[in-house]
Amino acid sequence: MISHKIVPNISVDCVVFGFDFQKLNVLLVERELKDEKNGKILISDHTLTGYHIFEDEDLDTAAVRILKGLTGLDNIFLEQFGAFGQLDRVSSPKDMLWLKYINKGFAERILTVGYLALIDNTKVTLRLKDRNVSWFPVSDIEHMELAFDHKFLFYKALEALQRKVKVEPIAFELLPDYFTISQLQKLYEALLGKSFDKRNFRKKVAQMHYVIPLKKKQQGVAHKPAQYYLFSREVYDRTRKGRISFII
Amino acid sequence: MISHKIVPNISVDCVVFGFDFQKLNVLLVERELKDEKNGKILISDHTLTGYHIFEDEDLDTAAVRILKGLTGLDNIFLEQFGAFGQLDRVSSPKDMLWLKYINKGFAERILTVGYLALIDNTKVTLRLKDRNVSWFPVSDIEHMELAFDHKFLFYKALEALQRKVKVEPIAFELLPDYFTISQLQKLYEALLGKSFDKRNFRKKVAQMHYVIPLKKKQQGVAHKPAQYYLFSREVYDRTRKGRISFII
DNA sequence: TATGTTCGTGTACATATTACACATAGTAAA
DNA sequence: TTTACTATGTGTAATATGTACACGAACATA
Repeated sequence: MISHKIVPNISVDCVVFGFDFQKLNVLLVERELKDEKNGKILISDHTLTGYHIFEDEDLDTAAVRILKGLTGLDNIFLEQFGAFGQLDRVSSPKDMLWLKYINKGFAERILTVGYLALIDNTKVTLRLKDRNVSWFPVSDIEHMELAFDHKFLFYKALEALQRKVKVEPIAFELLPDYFTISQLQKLYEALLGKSFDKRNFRKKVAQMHYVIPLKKKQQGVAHKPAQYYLFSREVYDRTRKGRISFII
Repeated sequence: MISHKIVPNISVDCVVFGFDFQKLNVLLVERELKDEKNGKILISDHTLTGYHIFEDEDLDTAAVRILKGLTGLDNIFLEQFGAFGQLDRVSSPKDMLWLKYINKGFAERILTVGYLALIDNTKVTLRLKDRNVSWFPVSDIEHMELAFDHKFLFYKALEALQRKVKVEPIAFELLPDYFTISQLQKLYEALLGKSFDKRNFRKKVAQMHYVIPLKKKQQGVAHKPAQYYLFSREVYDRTRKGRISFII
């Protein structure tokens, strides 16, 4: 195991989204600090998953490393959604206390590059030594306390996701290898926060030749079993038209 | 004049676009280095406009500062298009020579935050002490030599611009306060590299209630004078529908 | 007065979006 | 074995949007 030197003033934070067939979730890490003497809880909230980059790694590599440590997976969909370097990123007493506590020679001012990650819930088992990681419904974040400017970062990531999802077929990254049209519809509804007409949605999907029906059907469900489909990036790349609609 | 300490490993580069009513241009700075003894030219190429951030300024502020120095303007449209921190960003002998020459205590590895800037050509007079700055047609960049990974950054900025322009009314930032529909059409054609039917384009613009006809007409032109229009962000914000088209 | 140039307009056709209701295939319970 | 329950899967008509296409009008100049 090689040990790497960190870059003290540059970090990568990943906003990891997952879908449980009902709603959209985001991965957060528990942050807790107790007073050493009286055991009183000084900090108890959540943070995004991130860490400083190493001197000998690229930004993307750092994001991949962080996600690998978190999920065990290393072929996760990843995309930058912004760089954040405001002077007042660390301003609350809790955050300053925390930085003092974990003091590892980090700089006072840290530039964070935000990465959006989409993962297939069904493939992953969370793990992170010494820390609790878990999924939180996106709709709960509003009322939660997040460390630093992580709530701001989260909403930036969510906006980027909602924008991208309308224009590129990245939503499929949140589904298992095969899925039903209803699952796909629920996913889009969860992502965009609105509902669609079933028949029109299916008509739309039918035009996407890169969403391919399989022979397989659902089994053991107490209703007419649904057909499974598959997303083919290969077919998508071959047939994309590249049109969006603001102007002509 | 206060003197600021720079952050040695973080910089901001601006890709500044302008429109001369014919084609899209980008602002580049000449980079020249002569051998002190024999006067032989060692480096002669171009760079984007950028600089390190100061310890006491935000990223956006740094970008505004750089553009103010370049154009004299400080209300320029600006938007991040990415953070670039590859280990091999500086690899060519020329770039290493240049860094040695201008040596001002910059770090070996620099993370650059890229900003896209759109400016109204008609408002600006370029200036930069000791350096030549000028406009280059976007279509020429392909064949030019640019410092560091600036050609890569440029293309990333161009892609971001082409993406955004289809979805948000930012193209108007490249036009003067009032403009004709033909100028607007030429602009979109230059931005997207394709041509539109005049009548259909005008029909489209007619639906944009935030593009407002003025009383004013062109004067002194050797043809039927065109009507001037105005972009109103206020009306746009009040009436935006927020629909893009990948899925429903 | 004639010429050159860009401006500004309308219509017919094809495509895409929307709104909307019912029979089907399976499990589970009676 | 029959019945109840539940989510799946399908078509059509009305409206809105996108596309292709040609010519008279208004100005400056010679």
